[in-house]
Amino acid sequence: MGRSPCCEKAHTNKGAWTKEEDQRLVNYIRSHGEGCWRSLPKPAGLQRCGKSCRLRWINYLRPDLKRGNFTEEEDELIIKLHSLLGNKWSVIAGRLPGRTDNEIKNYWNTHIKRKLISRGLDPQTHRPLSTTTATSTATATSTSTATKNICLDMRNTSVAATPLSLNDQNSTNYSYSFEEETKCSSSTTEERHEPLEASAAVTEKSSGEVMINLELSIGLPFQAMVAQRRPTVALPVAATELVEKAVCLCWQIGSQSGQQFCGKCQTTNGFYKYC
DNA sequence: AAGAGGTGCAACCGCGCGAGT
DNA sequence: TACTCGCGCGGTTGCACCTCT
Repeated sequence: MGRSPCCEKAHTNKGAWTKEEDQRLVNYIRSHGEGCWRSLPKPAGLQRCGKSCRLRWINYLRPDLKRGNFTEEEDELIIKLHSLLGNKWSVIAGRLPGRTDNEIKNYWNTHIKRKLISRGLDPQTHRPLSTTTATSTATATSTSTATKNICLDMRNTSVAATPLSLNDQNSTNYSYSFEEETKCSSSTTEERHEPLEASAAVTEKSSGEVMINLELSIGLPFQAMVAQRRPTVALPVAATELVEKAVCLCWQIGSQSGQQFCGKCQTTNGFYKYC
């Protein structure tokens, strides 16, 4: 099916934003709030595509943005989150207050990739470069080499205060430990203030078998759930469940043997289940 | 000093998704 | 069911700036 253009391109500016355009956008959002981006440019007096306005606001003009260099702690957090989530920049950004997905994505491509390579790690797989090819082959043929239960606690917005503990024991076996393994409980009143909760736990089998278990619990705040039409992480969960309660989703990637699911969950199929 | 090549980052593009009709 | 609409995401591009020779 076709898709109509998001704006009338013949009458829209492109390229770098001027200070005047920035000011108009900021003034408009200050007085009207973030609303329908498509219809924003005209009343704001901007000859810009709505998408362009949204991008400019989110990535550059938002008042809560943290400018400046990434700290070493942020570096490490990004690396660890990327090892767990992959290129889910928006999810990673949600874990770094004041940072945008675009900023993190750029930072990853320009700095962290090189950093990992210099450590002898593949930036995509986070495995040693020398074994990346062999590991990929093994994964493709469903033979496992490691077992993980991944637990990410997304409730805190402060990096320093995060309960998430991802301790790289070494760079080759990808073993992590977590201070609070089970975070799959349903949301509480307090948790409503938090945008995203995810919990994970990591364990490792001595058999050398590859299995990755992820346990994510998403507890969207009420207001965010109303404003946000879909969860930050796309999960096979009915929208009504998201609205009514926090959802704990456990799923497994890799070998189906030696499963380690959250004890509160009911298996729905071989890969994931809810609780 | 100047040109070439590398780097960093803002902005754009195309697509998927959910909601609405 | 088929289609449109709007939002948001990840990948890519373009250009200003920097470094090297």
